[in-house]
Amino acid sequence: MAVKAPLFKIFTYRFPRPLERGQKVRVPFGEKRIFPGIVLEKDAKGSERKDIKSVFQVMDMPPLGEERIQWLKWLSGYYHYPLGLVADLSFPPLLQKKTSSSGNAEISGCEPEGSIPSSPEKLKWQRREGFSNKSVSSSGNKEFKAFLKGERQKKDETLSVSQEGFTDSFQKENVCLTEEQEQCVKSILSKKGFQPHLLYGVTGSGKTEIYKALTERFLSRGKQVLILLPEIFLTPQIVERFSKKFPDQVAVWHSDLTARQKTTAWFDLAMQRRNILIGTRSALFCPLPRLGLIVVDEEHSSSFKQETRFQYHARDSAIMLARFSDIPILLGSATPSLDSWFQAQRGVYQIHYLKRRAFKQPLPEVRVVDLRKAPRKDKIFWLSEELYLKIKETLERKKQAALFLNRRGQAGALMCSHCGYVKYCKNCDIALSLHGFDYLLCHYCNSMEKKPSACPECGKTQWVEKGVGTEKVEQVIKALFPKARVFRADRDAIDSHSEMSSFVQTVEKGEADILIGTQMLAKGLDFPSIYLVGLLLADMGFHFPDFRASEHAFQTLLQMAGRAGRNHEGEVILQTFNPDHLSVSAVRDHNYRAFSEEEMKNRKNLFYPPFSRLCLFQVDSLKEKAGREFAFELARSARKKALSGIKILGPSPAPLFKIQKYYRYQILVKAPSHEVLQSFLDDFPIDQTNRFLRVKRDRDPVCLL
DNA sequence: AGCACGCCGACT
DNA sequence: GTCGGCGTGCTC
Repeated sequence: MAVKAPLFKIFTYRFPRPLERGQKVRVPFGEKRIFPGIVLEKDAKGSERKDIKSVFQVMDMPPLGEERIQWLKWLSGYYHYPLGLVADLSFPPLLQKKTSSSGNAEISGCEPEGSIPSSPEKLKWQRREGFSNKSVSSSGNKEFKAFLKGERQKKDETLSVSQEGFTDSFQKENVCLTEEQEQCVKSILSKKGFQPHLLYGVTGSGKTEIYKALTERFLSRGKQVLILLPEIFLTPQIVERFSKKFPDQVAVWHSDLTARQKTTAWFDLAMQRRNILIGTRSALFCPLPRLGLIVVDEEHSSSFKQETRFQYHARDSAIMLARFSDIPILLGSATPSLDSWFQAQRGVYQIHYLKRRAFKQPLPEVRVVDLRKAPRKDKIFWLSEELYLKIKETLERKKQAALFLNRRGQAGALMCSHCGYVKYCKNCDIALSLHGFDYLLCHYCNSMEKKPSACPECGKTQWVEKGVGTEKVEQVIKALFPKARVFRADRDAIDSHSEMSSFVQTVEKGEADILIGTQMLAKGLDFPSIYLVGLLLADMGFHFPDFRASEHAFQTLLQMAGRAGRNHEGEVILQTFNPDHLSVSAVRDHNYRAFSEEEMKNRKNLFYPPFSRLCLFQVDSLKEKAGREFAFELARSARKKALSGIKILGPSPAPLFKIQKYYRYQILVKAPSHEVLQSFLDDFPIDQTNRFLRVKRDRDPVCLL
């Protein structure tokens, strides 16, 4: 039994009859507590002990399939996170049920309507043991049994029936709006069993159409489909398009759902009332008993990596789930991660190209404006005369423009014009950003303070704003184009589903002329009507001290540029101080290949992924000296244990040295292969926490800051 | 994670 | 003498 506790240990419990593997249970743990758990072995091998306790309750929900159990074990080992905590993510949250008699809340593992009950044997046992289970209704027993039965029958049926239906309907109707798309769908379907596919399609080439066509095929075979998106609230349009095409088949999953919504979705999928799950990374854990296909859209997105606690990568975990389930997985992107691209080049992933846009419209022309010498409008450093005129022209032609800038707020920092003093966050080693008229906000810990009227160093009251954010851009653009309808989309303006959907509606109804936003505006959103895209300061992000800085910059810029002219012609203006940067030229030429070839060389030379595997040891301490000393000691013992081929870098202070009061040191472990890294890590446990110090390991780190 | 147990300083 | 802060260790 894996118990939901931060322990790398398996526990043994007693039960009158054998339990199903993958069954959710509740067990007594410690003196006076009941913990959730999951059954891993039917027969207790460690049962020689005398102090074995009995299972407290078997929850009324279908057990996880064998492939899920194997997958959970793999996750626990790979990411070094307790199996009990990983496994618990696979079950719906326990609902607090009100019981009329006592008024006490009762915990229920049932469907909201209670349609999956206990088996009769269990009821008997519970009575004998003196436990009660009030949440049992008898009506659904049939359904659960029928479900188990039907599961077996259906398997044989669907294989023959839908195989036929599949070829049949394939000939009759056109799968998609183009030939390229059809080819792609065909070739994905032709391969049986586990196979990762990389769908590399330029923006606007209709990747979603392929997902839809494939989904239709798999549904007709009686299979379920899982679609992972980086952030669901940025992509209401995909959910909408699927719900329209597959009415009552789509369930949505993301972390903002209430417990009840999650439970409803969980059972809908478990009972196969719904067969499409669209969700963020956590949706990966929602069990789909007849999973036939996984789609990971925008596979390059770093949002798939969870950065707290259980630091799994949903894309990589999805590939492993597909392997354990022996099913295909499709990774889609207009700018594939170099990791996936590498696997495709080696032939490990099958690659599929969508080179043309769906409506044959050309890719937008990208004009690079060299900010080192370009004339400015009204001396505004981030607005070239050229971009200003283009915006003007776009408005005159009654078209939409979108301006991108990867910084929110008014300005990146506030500096005293007399002595150069800059206000820093008290918790973080970061300059505070100016928001609104007179607020200073830390973008790393969210602490806020009033803008001081006088400089605390020299007492003068003249401040200069350093750098520019979306708030400032909005003000200036509104002043320059007073008649235009201007809307801003960043985390300050939009932080809920309702705000997002009203924004989407405004744009779609054509009630907006100029959109200003951070990359939030570029991610996933599909506004066919945008004509002009302006990338205000493309350089942001080029010089991050992270080996993936160029890759991220390139992906973000190309994604933003791709917003232009999706259903018609479009134009992009890219303003930069580094016109010769690889990311800029590759975006200008829409040349992913040129970018990847050049960047791969860098990676190879520096022994970075995809040519090596990484694990980051992170030491966070409230006391700088204690943290540094611990980190040095850790690196020393790591070097002693290091296997051949393993390189250990550091310790060094993290690029963001102090965040939320913690001083941060890091040690980077590079290994030639996953296997070498794994055997080193298995033998080198480091995770620990006390009052001043947190030490953790991050497998396949995405952010090295 | 929690919760016990046990060791030491501070206090009614 | 007793309360309580927190470091350590355990949970079938």
